[in-house]
Amino acid sequence: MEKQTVSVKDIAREAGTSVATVSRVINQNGRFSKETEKRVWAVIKKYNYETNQLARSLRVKRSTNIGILVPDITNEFFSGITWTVQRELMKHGYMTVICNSGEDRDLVQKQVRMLLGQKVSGIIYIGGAAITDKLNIPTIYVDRDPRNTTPDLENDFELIECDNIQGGYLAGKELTEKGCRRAAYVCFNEALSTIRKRRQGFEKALEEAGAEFLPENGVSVESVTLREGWLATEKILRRHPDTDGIFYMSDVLAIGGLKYLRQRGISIPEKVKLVGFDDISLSEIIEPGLTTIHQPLEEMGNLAVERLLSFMNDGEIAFQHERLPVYLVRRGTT
Amino acid sequence: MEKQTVSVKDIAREAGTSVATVSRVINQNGRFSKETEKRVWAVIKKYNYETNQLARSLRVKRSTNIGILVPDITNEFFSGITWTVQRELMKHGYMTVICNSGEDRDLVQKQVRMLLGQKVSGIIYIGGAAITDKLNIPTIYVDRDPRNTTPDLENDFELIECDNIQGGYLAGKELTEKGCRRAAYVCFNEALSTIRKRRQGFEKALEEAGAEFLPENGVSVESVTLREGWLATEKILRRHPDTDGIFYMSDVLAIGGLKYLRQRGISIPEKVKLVGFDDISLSEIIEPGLTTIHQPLEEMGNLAVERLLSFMNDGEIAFQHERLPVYLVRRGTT
DNA sequence: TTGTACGCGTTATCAT
DNA sequence: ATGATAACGCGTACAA
Repeated sequence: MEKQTVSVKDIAREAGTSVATVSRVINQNGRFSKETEKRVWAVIKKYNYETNQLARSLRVKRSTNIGILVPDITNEFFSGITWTVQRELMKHGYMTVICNSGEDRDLVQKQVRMLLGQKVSGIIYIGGAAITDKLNIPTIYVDRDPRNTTPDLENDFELIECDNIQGGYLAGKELTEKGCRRAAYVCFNEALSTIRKRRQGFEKALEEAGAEFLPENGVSVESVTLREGWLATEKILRRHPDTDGIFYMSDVLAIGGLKYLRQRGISIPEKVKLVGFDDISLSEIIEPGLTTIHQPLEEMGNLAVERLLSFMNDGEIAFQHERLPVYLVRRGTT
Repeated sequence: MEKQTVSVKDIAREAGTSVATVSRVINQNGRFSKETEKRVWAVIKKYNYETNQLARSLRVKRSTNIGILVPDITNEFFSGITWTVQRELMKHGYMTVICNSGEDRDLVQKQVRMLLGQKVSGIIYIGGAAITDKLNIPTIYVDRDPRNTTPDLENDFELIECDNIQGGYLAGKELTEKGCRRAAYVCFNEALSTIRKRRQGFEKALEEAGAEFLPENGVSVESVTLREGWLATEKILRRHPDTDGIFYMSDVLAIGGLKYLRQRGISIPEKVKLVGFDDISLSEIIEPGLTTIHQPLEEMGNLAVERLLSFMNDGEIAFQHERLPVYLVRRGTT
C-alpha cells in the first residue's frame, strides 16, 4: 500500500501554513504572498495531492459533474450523440458521467437516484422515457418527449428533438413517389413520442398519395438490433407477401431487414423499397446504400449542452421545445 | 423551487428520534425497535429522502461506484464490452461511471483524476493505453497491455486480453491458405500492444507460408473509422496494385475497405481477400460477410468484473494476465 | 434500544 | 496575508 490519501491538512503542515491558505492557493481565492504560494505548490507537487471532490462538492453543495442518461449505448445514434455532448461539456470544464440503461425502466430510476445522490449539477437525458419523478435540477431532454411517461411534467421542461413527424412524412412520401402502394413499417416501442410521431407523418404521406395502408402492417419489435429487424421483415412478408415498401424507424432495424431481403433473393429496390431513420454511418456503407432520414446529431448535442449551460449558469429557464429539421438521404434502397 | 435537500437531521426531527437511529435504520445496522423503524421509514418516504452519497462516501472512505475508461464508445467492440461490464457490476450492487476518451491521451489523465477524486472503489480500464500514473486502487486492464505507456507498471497489474498473436496468426494463415501471396495489413496505433501482437502473429503466418511480405505494405491509420479504412485501402492498392489480401486490425476498418473495393469494382474475394478483427455485428450483415477474428467480448467483460470484485472484496491480488482464446469466423471475404 | 458527539476533507467566515 | 474554526451530511464509537 502507498500512503493513505493525503489531505490539505498534510499539505498545510508540510508547507508550514494553515489549511485555509492551502485552500486559497488551490482555488486562487483571497490573497497570499507569492512566496507562500510557491511553497504550497511545491508540497502539493511533492505529495501528488489531488483534492477530494467528495468533500469539496459536499461543502460547496454542487459538483462539476453532469449526468448523461442514454437508453442504448451500443446504438451508434446514441453513442454518437453522447460523445458529442461529452466533448462539448468538457470544453466548459464539466466532467461527464454516462449512464446506459439498456432501455431498462427500473435501471433508469436507479441511475437517476445515483446521479442525484452524487449531486451532479445537471442531467442530459437522451431518449428520456420511463422516468417517474420530476427532476429538480437542470435537465435537458433530448430525442424523446418525456411527457408520456412522466406524469408530473407539464410543459416546464426543455426538449431538443428532431422533427419526427416530418421525418416520417418524408419517408412515406419517398416510398409512394417511387411507386409503393402497399407499404408497411417497423417500429420499436409504440409508447415513445419519437415512434408515434414518425408513424403519424408516415401515415399522412400514404394517405395523401392515396396508397393503401393496412394498420396491421405495422410491426413492433422488442429491441433495436439487426436480428429484430430481420425477424420483423420476415413477419411482414409472411403476412403480406405483396408488401412493396417498408419504413424502419431505426437504421439498425432497416439494415437487419435488408439482410433478410437479400438472403431471400428479393430484389431491392425493384420489389421492395426501404427507408430507415437516423442516418448512421453504416447506412452509407451497406449495399445497397440505405435511403434514410438524417437526424442532425451534432446539432442536437451541441444545442443540448448550450441550453444546459445557460440553465445552470444564468438560471435561465425558458422551457423551450426545440425541433430541429431532418432531411431525406436518398441511396440505393429506393 | 422545491424544498432544499432534506437530510437525516430533518428525518430525525420529524420522526422524533436522533440522527443515529435514522442512520441505523437506513443501513440496517445496530438494533432498534420495530416501531421506531416504521416511523422512520414513513418519514423517509414522506419527504422522499435520498442519502447524500457524497457525505456517505466521504465518511466511509469508499464509494459504491466503479469507473470504466474506454477509448472509443462509438466503436461497437468497446460499447459492447462496456455494456457487459456495467450490467455485471450492477448485479453486485455497483454503479458504473463510464468515461469515454475518444483515444485522447490528455483526456484520459483528466478522467482518471476525476475518478480518483470521486473515490471510486475500482477502475476497469478498457483499451488501457496512455496512462502515466500507476493507479493505487483496484484496477483491471482489459484489452490493451498498459506496460508500453505506463512505465511505472512492472508486472503488478491485472490484465484481461484476448490472444492477439494467435488472432493475427489465424488471419495470416487464412489469407495464405486461400492463396494470397502479397498480403498487406491496416493497423491503428502501432504503439498499442494489441496491434503489435496481431502484426507479430500475422507476419509469422506469412513467413511460414513462404509468402512475400513487404514491410512497407502496412498502413497505419489515424482513427478507427469507416472512412479511414476506405482511405487506407486506397493507399495500399495505389502503392501495390497487385495486393491480393488485406488484414485489418479492426472490423470497422475492414468494412470501410470493403466499401472501397466494391466501389472500384474489385471483386472480393477473387481478386482481393479480406480479414478483419473483433467480429462486430456488422461483419455478419455486410455483403459479402466479413471473415474476421472473433473476440470473446462477453467473457472478457465478465472475467474483468469477477477479478475486480475479488480484488476489492477479498483483497486478493494475484496480478494475473489472462489470455482468452480467439477463433476465425469464415465468411465471404476469403 | 437510543442519543451524543466526533471526524471524514473542503471551503468560507471572521478574526488578526 | 494568514490562521482558527464552523459547517456541509453522514456513520459510528461510546455512553446511557
